[in-house]
This record gives sequence, structure tokens and C-alpha cells, in this order.
Amino acid sequence: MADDEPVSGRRRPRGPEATERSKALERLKARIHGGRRSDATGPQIRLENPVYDTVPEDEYNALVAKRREQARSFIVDDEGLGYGDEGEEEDWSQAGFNLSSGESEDESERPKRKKVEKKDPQPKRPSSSLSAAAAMMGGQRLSSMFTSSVFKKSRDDKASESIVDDVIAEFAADETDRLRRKRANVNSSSSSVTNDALRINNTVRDKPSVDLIGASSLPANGNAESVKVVDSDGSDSGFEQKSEAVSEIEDLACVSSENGQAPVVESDDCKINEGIVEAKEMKKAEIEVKSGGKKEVFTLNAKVKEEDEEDPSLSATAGWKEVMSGAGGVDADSKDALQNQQHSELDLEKDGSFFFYILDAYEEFYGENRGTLYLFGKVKTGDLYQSCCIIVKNMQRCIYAVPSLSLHRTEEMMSLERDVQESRISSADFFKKLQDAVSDVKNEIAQHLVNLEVSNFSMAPVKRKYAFERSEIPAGENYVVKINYSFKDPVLPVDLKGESFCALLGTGCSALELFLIKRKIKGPSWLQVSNFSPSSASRRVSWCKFEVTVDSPKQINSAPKITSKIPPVVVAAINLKTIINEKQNINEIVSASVVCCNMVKIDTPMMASEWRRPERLTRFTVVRKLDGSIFPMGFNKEVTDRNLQAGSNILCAESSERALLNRLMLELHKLDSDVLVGHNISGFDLDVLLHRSQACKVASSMWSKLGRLNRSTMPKLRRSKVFGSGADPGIMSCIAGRLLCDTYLCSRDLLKEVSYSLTHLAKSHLNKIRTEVAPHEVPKMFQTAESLMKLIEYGETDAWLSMELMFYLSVLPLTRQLTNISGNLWGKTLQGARAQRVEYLLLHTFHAMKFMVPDKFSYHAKETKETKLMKRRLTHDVEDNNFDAYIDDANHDNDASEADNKKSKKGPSYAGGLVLEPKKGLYDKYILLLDFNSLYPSIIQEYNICFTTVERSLDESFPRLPSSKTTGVLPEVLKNLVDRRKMVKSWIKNEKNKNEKTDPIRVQQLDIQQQALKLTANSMYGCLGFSNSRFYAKPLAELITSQGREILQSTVDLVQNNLNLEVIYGDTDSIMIYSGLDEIEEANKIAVRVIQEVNKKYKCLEIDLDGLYKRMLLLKKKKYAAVKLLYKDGTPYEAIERKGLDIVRRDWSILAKELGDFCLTQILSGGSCEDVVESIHNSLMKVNCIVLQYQTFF
DNA sequence: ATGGTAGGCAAATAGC
DNA sequence: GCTATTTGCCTAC
Ligand SMILES: [Mg+2]
Ligand SMILES: [Mg+2]
Repeated sequence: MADDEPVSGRRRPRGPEATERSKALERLKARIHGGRRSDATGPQIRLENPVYDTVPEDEYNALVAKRREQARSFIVDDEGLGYGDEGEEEDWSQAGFNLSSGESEDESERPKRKKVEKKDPQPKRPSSSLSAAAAMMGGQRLSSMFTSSVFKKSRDDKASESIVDDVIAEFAADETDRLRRKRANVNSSSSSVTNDALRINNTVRDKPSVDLIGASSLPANGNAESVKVVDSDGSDSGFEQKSEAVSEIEDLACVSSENGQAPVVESDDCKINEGIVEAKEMKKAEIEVKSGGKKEVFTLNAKVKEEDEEDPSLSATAGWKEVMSGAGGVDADSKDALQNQQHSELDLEKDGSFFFYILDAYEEFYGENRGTLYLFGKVKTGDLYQSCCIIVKNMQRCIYAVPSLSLHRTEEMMSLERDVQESRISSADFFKKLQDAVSDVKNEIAQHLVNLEVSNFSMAPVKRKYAFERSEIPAGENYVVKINYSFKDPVLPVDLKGESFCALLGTGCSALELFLIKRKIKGPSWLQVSNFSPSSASRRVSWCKFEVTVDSPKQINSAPKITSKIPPVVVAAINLKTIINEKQNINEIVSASVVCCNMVKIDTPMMASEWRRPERLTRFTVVRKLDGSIFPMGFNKEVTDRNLQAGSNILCAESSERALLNRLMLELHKLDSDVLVGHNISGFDLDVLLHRSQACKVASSMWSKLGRLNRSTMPKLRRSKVFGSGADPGIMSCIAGRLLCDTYLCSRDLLKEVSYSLTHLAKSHLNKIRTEVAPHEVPKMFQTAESLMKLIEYGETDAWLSMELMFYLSVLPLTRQLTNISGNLWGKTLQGARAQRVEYLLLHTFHAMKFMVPDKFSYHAKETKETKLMKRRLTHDVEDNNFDAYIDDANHDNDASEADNKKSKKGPSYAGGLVLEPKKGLYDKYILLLDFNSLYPSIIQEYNICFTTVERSLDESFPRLPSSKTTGVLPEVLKNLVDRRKMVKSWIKNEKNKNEKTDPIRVQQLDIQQQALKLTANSMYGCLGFSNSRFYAKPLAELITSQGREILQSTVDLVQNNLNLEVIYGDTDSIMIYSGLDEIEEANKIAVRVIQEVNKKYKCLEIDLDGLYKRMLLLKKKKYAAVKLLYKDGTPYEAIERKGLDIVRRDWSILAKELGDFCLTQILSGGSCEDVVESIHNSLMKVNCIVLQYQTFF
């Protein structure tokens, strides 16, 4: 404390002094104990210098231009007369509501095709493919899936808030209790005996001789086939497989000797076409084989085969004692029985279709297969659920051209429609006139399409509505021209205009979005697949058990009713242990552990006792020796023993990182997991796995097994700029088909914690002590067999803990429910893309109501482009200077330190909630806390605020309340959510009233549903004000908050002026009233009166009593503490509520917080002033002594 | 790329 | 060396 000031400060303000000193003390303590918080930035991996895109498009463009000229001369056949589009009836049956009557449409009115003959074959664009796809793939920052919420216990069920999604907190609290109890039970009953356990789901192991697919083996298993030595004739068609099989088992050592000369595959270079890549791989493989020698290859391969024939299963080893206690292994008979249950054929319905439960989907953005969709999910075969990939081809773009002068035209057509209705003219005549009316638009568009070399397209006039921000598009219902053509053809320019049309809509719509919206697929659900064709064995593109292709998205339909139970999924937890390569400052993998849980339910939370069963669980660790070193003595024997003991290979020792990766990928493929889970897996493990696969030149057929698509090119792996923002798009595209559950990001959003490191969470929520191993400690653990086994144990334990966290937080059921409400992709919900959830909810709704929806980035397209250019130039300039900024980045693994580098925050763009000036002081008589339920969602409904109702002027002037009587879409959506929530809540009540027959699982399930509905409602406002949102509408957001301020102020006025009560504070949606009363009953009476008076002013809005404060210390805006009166089973008790004070902030030292909390409890204790002062003074003195004691040490 | 604004407080920075 | 302003962080709603 050398820098402490002289103690002359008795007259200085007490607070600051105390805190200052406490902080200084804490700093001292931190220095002594090595620091509580890590100052370090997040774990990041330095891979390579920035690579610039140098795609030479010139040649291609020239070619295209030439062909455009040729195509111009061809005649477009125009005789389309259909109007309307694919009619689909709204299916809100699941949701239980019907938004609009909707118009009837029929399929027969599909627009006709126009064709242009091609003169010669299209010039093929070089298959640049997946590396670029990365850039387009969805995001990953799970900044908040559900908003940070307090981990509170026992809250009033009625309590609800506008922005704060505190439901999660209630839910989480329940979970804690339940699981803690469970945990305690397990602990108490645990013994050190662990039993063998056999995995059930080793389905991948068998070669699925799938008749349907006509394959005798999966490509994956091809890797285990015996390897012929590659002969010099590389043109052999079977070559690729061979070379991969060779590389799979080859030792890194034998490569490195040749590495200097061997042609290196530029796997991240998108220019190289696949043929060349393959050729290079071939050559390289050849060299490897030659240098490695036949013998070694054969030997190693034999080993692989042998292992494959053995049944990997879970066995009893260290680190699992508490987990596997008392559980018996599955005996051989039942294992066989289970295996026999496996069906290798799809269960087909009578009509030849089959049912498919969709979990994930991926869209190919580039190359030949642009616009092709890959759906991933489960099919039922017998009693088992197995993975399946559906390839959807021939996705059609859907673009709308808005005619100029549409008002005029619409009136004309409307009157004609009336004529049709009243039989003044025939339908045929009407269609003729309609076609005439839009013929100029069609001709103009057709010309543009031909110029783009689009040869096959269709156009038709349809009636559509519009209500969004583009001023050139008239609001309301109009006739527009709908254009359909393949996603393989280039898109029309966003800003294209013509003489006859003023705007295009839908140019930015991806095939995947179109598919989900048009097929009305709302999250994980059963789909019916018709008219499919199985993929032939040689052309498999996925690693799934089954793979089929459909030629049209229309072959896939939402299953009519609940066809079947919601299938369980396979979850694999992954943890890597790494060492740091000091020279390059990167992480290298030395060990990888996988813990896998089968039959995981996604429709309901699972109790620990339910999933923590040996027959469901599998584990596996692969470890490698350090470079230039050997395994410690006795280790190999230990490995053999463990595997013998387990009856399968649960531990595998490899000699190189490359071999480790290959082994791990094979293992992951065998597990065929639907979900990958890990603590900071998106920020660390996946990144390292892919970077190391790249660095070690692992074959694409191996590293791509991390996901479910067999990919040939590694996408660009960018260093993620921000820690804690999830995996970058490149990484996400690599694991297409598997969901990613990062427990670090999940807990950050679901829990309120001081730290989200696995160690801390394990301790505070799972009641377990985790041993941390820093990467620099790893090498010395390779010195003895014992310590190496420890390392392996720690890795498995980490994977296990992460899995446990996932169950503890009920991540899967909750996110699935949220996804089913909104209709987006599950994977996105898991990434926390809340804006996208709201986006999809609105997309589904508006589409069902025949609206044209806003395009992604349509307003800011220009702006964004310019900004990006500027930024690029800037970064380029700065790069050389900041070359050393990347240095200290590899020193982190997935311990998830606190470095939450937040992006630069923009200033607010409109006014928010009103915060009343607090009447500061210490109150010791009852205070009423009143609070509006879900203020902003209620305002939207109360005032009918919607895109369709609020008039927005061009000049940013303040919007006025709508006068429209017809209910808008937004209020309707919210009403639906609220009503459904009420319904679910009533079900919960019913279930609970079923005396003694109450099904607790059912209650939990419904509770999750209820929470998800509320979360969705609450996040809608935020998305209106989110400037990158597709449905960004500042005027609406502004109007909502201004009404909120108005409501709060008028409530205050009413309470003060009409009811003569004293309002001491209020924030956004709440008021605190000082009653001056000592009696609870009296206070409650006043509350009832206030509530009555306020509520009779509104239709939807509702104020409610949030609680009574017995005593309260009100310091500042947003800073107060109070003794709150609570009830448990009817008996009252008190608890201190702390808001905003230093003691609840993570950026204050523990000592300062504890001391502050002590003072607070004293102040709120109700003791006499003297006693309180005395007590506080004493405690401060005590701390002072401790400080002085520490001082004497130095 | 990955809902909002309001607000307090400490530290950093600007300006004299 | 002092004050005023900005920035970063974290919270409340
Ligand atoms: Mg509220
Ligand atoms: Mg409130």
C-alpha cells in the first residue's frame, strides 16, 4: 500500500474513502495471491497472416458478357396467364391460432415456364465453393440468448417485465434446487466402484447395407478398408479413397521429412478447382507412402481395422467414480439384442414417403450446387432413430417486381375483380386484362434475366401487401409481378429499376430462408418426404446413415399431425488439451476427450438420474506423444489395461497430432452425434481442431467428419475478433448438420455469475471441484504414466462437466421450444441470435398473410458497402504497424476467462424509458412496489402499434399513434403469444391440481414452453429498435418507448395528485410508493386501490403489486437496496434485494463487496443508529487491522 | 452481423 | 496541477 494517501481524511466523504481503501487492499491481496481476475484477453489462436481475396473474376465476367450478347437474340415465349402462387393454407393449428382469414389460392394457377434455348453449354464457373461460403454463413455470437438475467430464487409468478427476461431466472432457480438435490443424492450414494458399461448406439460401426440406398458401405467406412499401396498410376478412379486411407493412418513424422518438397495442398484457396486439389493430394499421398514404406502402412491399417471391429464402450476408470456409481453394465446379450434392432432400411409409409425430424439445415452458396439445401435430422427405423440427410435440389428464387403506378393499376384491377364477382366479365377475360396490365413489367424483367443468361424462368402477377420502410414501394395491397427462377442463376441486382417497375423485393432471400418460410417449417419438427431418390454409395455427400435427394422442395411437407414422438438425440461433449507452440504461438493438440450421451430428450428437461446412466454413456480419449519424445514408461501398458478392463478401446495412444486428429474424427463419425457440446467449444476447441487439421494436412474426408457434410475444401478460418462471440462462420459451416452447444455462452446468458469459467461453474452449480491444467503445465504431465493418466482424466472430466452443465441448464429443451415458436434454425437459437428468432417469427407471420417482407440489408446496402471499403482501407494501412498486436494470444484455453471484449457501442438513437428522480433516503415504513406487466409488449397491443398501422413520415418526424381500427400484425402476434402462454399456464395449474397424479416432468415441460413464449414476446420490441434488424423500425420503437414514458408519468401524477400518495422512485415501468404505514394489511389496501385506479385506464396494460418493502435505502437512480417481504407456503419472511450497488457489480473487489454488504445489512437491520454505526465502525477497524498485517509482510 | 435505452462511477484524456 | 469531457464497464429496466 505504498501509494496510499496519508490518513488525514477523517473529514473526507466516507463512502469513496472506504471503497478506495478496500480496493487498494484488494489489489494488494490480489498481488499476494496471484490475482483473482485474469487481465488477459480471451483465448485466441494465431494461425496465419491475413489472406486477401484475389479471386480473378475478370475472365469469368468477360465470358458472361459475351454470352449475354448471344442470348439477347433469342425470343422469349410469353403466354403466362396464371396469377397467384403456390397456395398453402395457413397451418397455425399447432400454435392454435389463426392470424387472418387468408385468401384461398390454388396450385393450379402456377405461373408458366418460359424457356430460352441455349446455344452452347454454359461456361462453368470454377468451383470456388466452400471457402467463400463461410463468409455468408450465419453468425455465432451468443451475446445473449435470453438477456442477462438474475439468478434469483422464488419470485412471484405474476412478476413480469418488459425488457428483462427474468422468467429464465425463475426457471433456473427451480432447476438449481432440483438438480442440487439430485446432485446431493448422487454424491451421498456414490461409491468408488465403477462398473463396465456398454454403449448402446454403436450403430455407425456396422456397415449399413442399406438396400434403399444401394450402398454396401459408407464412404466413412471406406477408410477402414484395407489399403492397397498406391501405384504410380494415379488416374485410378478409386484413388481418392486410397490416398485418404493412407493419409489417415500415416505418421506425421514420415511427412515432415518430405514436407519441404512435397506439393502442398492449398486447402483454403478457393481458386483451385477440385480436380487440381485431388491431383495434388494424390501426389502427396504417393510420396508419403513411398517414404513411409509399405510395411508401416499395412501394420497401422490392420490396427485400425481391428479396433473398428471392437466395440467401443464405456468402462470403469478413474474420474468417473461419482458418476458411474452403482450402475451395472449392459451384458452381452442385451447388447446383441440392441444391435439386432438396428434397421438398415427406412420405414416407408404406404404412399412411399417417409417421416423425417429436421434438426439442422445448410445451404450451399457457391459453385455448381448453389442453392442446394442439405437438411439434417432423424428418421425412425424400427425402434431406433438414425441420422439422415436430405438434399433438396432445384430451389427457385422468388422475387417480386413492384410496378410503377401501381396505385392506378390496382384500382383498375380491383374494379375488374368486382366485375368478375358480379359476373360482368369472365374469369378468362379478367386474367387476360391482368396479363396485359403487367406485360410491360414482364417484358422488361425478361430482358434483364436474359441478359443475366437466365434461360428458364417464370413470371406472374400476384396480389401482395407491403408495409415496411421502403418509400418507393406503396403500402397496402397491390398487384406485383412474381418472378421465379433457379438459385443457380445469378440474382437480379437489388437496386434494379425500370420504366415499368420501381423496385425489386426478395433478391436477398436465401434458398434456405425461402424453403423454411414457404414450407412453413417452424423449428425442429416432423416432415414428410415424398418422391425421393436414394443417393448412390459413390456419390454420398454426407456422413449420415441415410441420404436421399428430392428434386423439389414441394416434396417436403410439414407432417400433418403429430406423427410420432419427438426423437431423442445423441450429444457428444468434447474437450481438448493443448500445448503451446512457443515459436508460432499456437495451440497444438495433445489429447482429445469425448463423452457421448445417447437418447437425450429434447422435449423435456432430464433429471441427472435419467441421463447419467452407464448404458447411455460412451467415452473416449485419444492422446498423442509429444514431438521428439516417447510416451512415459508404463503408459502403453496402462492403456492396454484400461482398454482390456473396459472391454473396448476407450483410450488410444497415437504417435502424432495428425494421427490423433484422424482417430478423433473416426470416433466422432462413429458416434454420429447430433449435438456437440463443450465449454467455450465455439471459441476454442473447434477452432483449434480445424486449424490443426489444416496445419497437419488431415484429409478433407477426415476433418469434415466433425460435421455431417463431406467437404473437400476447408473454408477460410478467420481469427474471431471478439472473445465470447461464438465460432466464426467458417467454423460453423464445417460442422453443418450438427448443432453446437457452447456451455460457456449458454451459462453466460442463463446464469448470473461472477465468472463463467468451467471451474467456477462446476463449483457453484454442480458442486464439484475441477482441476485446472494450463497449457504450459501439460508437457510436464507427459513425464510419468501416472501424471499422463491424470491429464487424460482431467480432459474427460471437463467434457463431462460441460455435458452436465448442458443438462443442468436444460439448454436443449429450452432452445428447441424457442425455435418452435419462431420457426428459425435451432442452431441459430443455440448461438443466441435473438434478432433472428424475432425475424423468423415475423417472416412466417407476414408471409402467411401475403406480405412481401423486407430484404436483408436493403436500406443500408449502400451505406454498408461504403463503410466496409473504408474499414478495409483503414485496416490495411494499420496492419503493418500493428503487426505485433497478435502476440500474446495463444496463452488461453477454454477456461473462459472474463475478457469480454465488447464491441464499440453506438450511442442511443432514440429515447428510452423514464427514470424518476429518486427521493433519496433510508425509509423504515412500508413501501409499495408496483410494476406494469410486460410494459412494451402491452403497449404494442394497447395502442395497436404495427408496421401496418403506424404512419411513418419520410422526414424522421415523431410518429403519431395509429388511428386504424383493424388490428395490426404485431399486436396480433403478441396477443397470440400471450394467449398461448395463458393456456400453457392453465395447463400447468391443471396438472398441479391432479392431486398425487401430478406429473412433474410434464409440469417442467410446460413451464419451459411458457417461458419461451414470454421470452419471445419480450424480445420483439428490442428488435424493432435494432438497427441491423430486418424489421428495423425506429419510429415504432420510438413510439413504444414514448408511450411508456407517458404511461409512467401519468401513473405518477394519478397516484400523487388524485390518491395523495408519495411516489419516491420509479424506473421505466415501476413506481415505488411510500405508504408511511407499519401495517401490512393497511399497505395492501392502498395497493389494491392504486391498482384498481390505474388499471381501469387501460385495455391491455396491467399494473400489479410486485411486493412490499419493509425498509429501503434509496441512494441514486438505479441504486438501492430494500428488505422485501416474501411468502413461502403462506408464511412470510424477509430478504434483502440489492440493485445496482457496488456490491452487486463484478468490477468491484470481493473484499469491498463483502464489507459493503455487511454495512448494508446493518443499515437495513432496523437497529438503532448508534448500534449500526458502532457495528460498521468495528468491522472497518477489523479490516484495517488485516490490511496493516499484510503490510508488515512487505 | 447476431434485440433496446438510462444511468452511475472510475479511469483516461483533453485543455488550460 | 486542475477541471471538464469522454470512454469503458456494468448494471436496471
Ligand atoms: Mg414490469
Ligand atoms: Mg419493473
